Amino acid sequence: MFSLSEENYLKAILHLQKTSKSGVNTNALAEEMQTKASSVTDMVKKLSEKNLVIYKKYQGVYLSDSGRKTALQIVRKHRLWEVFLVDKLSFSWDEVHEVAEQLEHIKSDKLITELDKFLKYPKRDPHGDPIPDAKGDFHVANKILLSNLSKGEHGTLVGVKDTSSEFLKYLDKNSIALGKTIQVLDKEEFDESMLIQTDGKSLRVSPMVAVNIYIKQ
Amino acid sequence: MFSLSEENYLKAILHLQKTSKSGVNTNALAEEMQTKASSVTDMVKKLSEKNLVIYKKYQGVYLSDSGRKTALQIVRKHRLWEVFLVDKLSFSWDEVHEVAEQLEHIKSDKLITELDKFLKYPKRDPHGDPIPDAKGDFHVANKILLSNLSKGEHGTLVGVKDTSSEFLKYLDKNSIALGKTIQVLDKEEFDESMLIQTDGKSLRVSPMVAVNIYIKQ
DNA sequence: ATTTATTTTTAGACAAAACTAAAAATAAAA
DNA sequence: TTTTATTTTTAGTTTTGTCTAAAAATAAAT
Repeated sequence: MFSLSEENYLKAILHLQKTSKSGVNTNALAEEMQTKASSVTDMVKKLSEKNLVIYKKYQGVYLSDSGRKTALQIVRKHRLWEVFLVDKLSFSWDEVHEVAEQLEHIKSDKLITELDKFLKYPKRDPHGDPIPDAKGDFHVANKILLSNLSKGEHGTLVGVKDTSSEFLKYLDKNSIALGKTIQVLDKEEFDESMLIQTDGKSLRVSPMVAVNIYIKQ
Repeated sequence: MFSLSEENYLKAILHLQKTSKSGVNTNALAEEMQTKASSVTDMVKKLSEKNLVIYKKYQGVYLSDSGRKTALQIVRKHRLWEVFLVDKLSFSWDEVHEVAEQLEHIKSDKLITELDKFLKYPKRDPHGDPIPDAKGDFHVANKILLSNLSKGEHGTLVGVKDTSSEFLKYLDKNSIALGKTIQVLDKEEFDESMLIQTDGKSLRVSPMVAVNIYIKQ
């Protein structure tokens, strides 16, 4: 169907599209794909010819309906494999990314249907991100950033923005985990740092931490 | 580490090496890889430079120790994934090959270690073929072909030579399965066909079937 | 032992996906 | 509104793995 490279570009465009109202620009895509702008232009042209993206020179690129559908299926596969790795093969949430990046490109409808069934149709991956269904639909939670909570407020940790191994290990070390309740005991005006309580312990976190944790109130 | 293509060549050489005492010749490898002899020569040179094979012009190719080790790890991965597909995702034994061909190239030591554990360290794949361990060692059964049994003899079905979907479906249809006991009720001198009994039923099979079933007495 | 046939290798080309360097278009600044 | 800076595209290469066609080596046959 589509090449490894094409699939990765579609996924990257989907990702960047979420954070920009206008089209995804070449340099941003080059940065995301760890490649050069000229390579991006070449690939975007190819995707455009296959009607996976809408592209006008110098105007950035948008996913077409069929491109979005394809990209969402790759995301679906990625997240299902992440659940598999954590739930069945005892990977921790900071170890799954690289492997899922490979597994997401395996081509077999039956495989993904059966995997979904085997995992009992999970709705979210180990980082709290929603798993699109076979049609590409998924549930968007009305989550907010921990940094937006005020003193005294509380909520449940439903996701993380930064999924880097370093950040996830920091959370593990401090017993901050998905599903846990977080209470804001205090907020320092000066540096925006917060004193939070979770899992029985209290802990001071910098804004760099607080802006990477999603809370549902 | 190695490219998809390199891995597939190593696997093909391992496969062909079993059935020929001398080196694997270019045309056989081209046939196995569904490519042209000239392409094979190119790739074999590359593998030779990486010390994965021993190659002298016009003399055929042999796996080196490191090439054999690499090839066996790919076979290990292929067969473990086959077990996963059949045992956990309810694939049937005639559906696993294509998907396992893709999964065998996923690169992650932890993945395969954990998968092996998850599957309870299986010794054989769904077709009865042995699964090499992490060192590349595996148990070779002293199996014989069904066609070599005489009238009155019996044994257990421990493997199949032909793993094509067509053959496996034929076996399924006639309740001939791995682990079942097979008894030779009669053998026709004229066409070498056999009357066998398995799973309570008796059935006449042609030599084409009998030479593709492995028996352990 | 030649001739003929087969197998294998070389030489040159191509497609995919990347690159560098330079040109063109757009955006920002004076 | 020019000039300057930035972004994007084009043009021409490179690498990997393939191909075709032709040459060279080996094997088979007369």
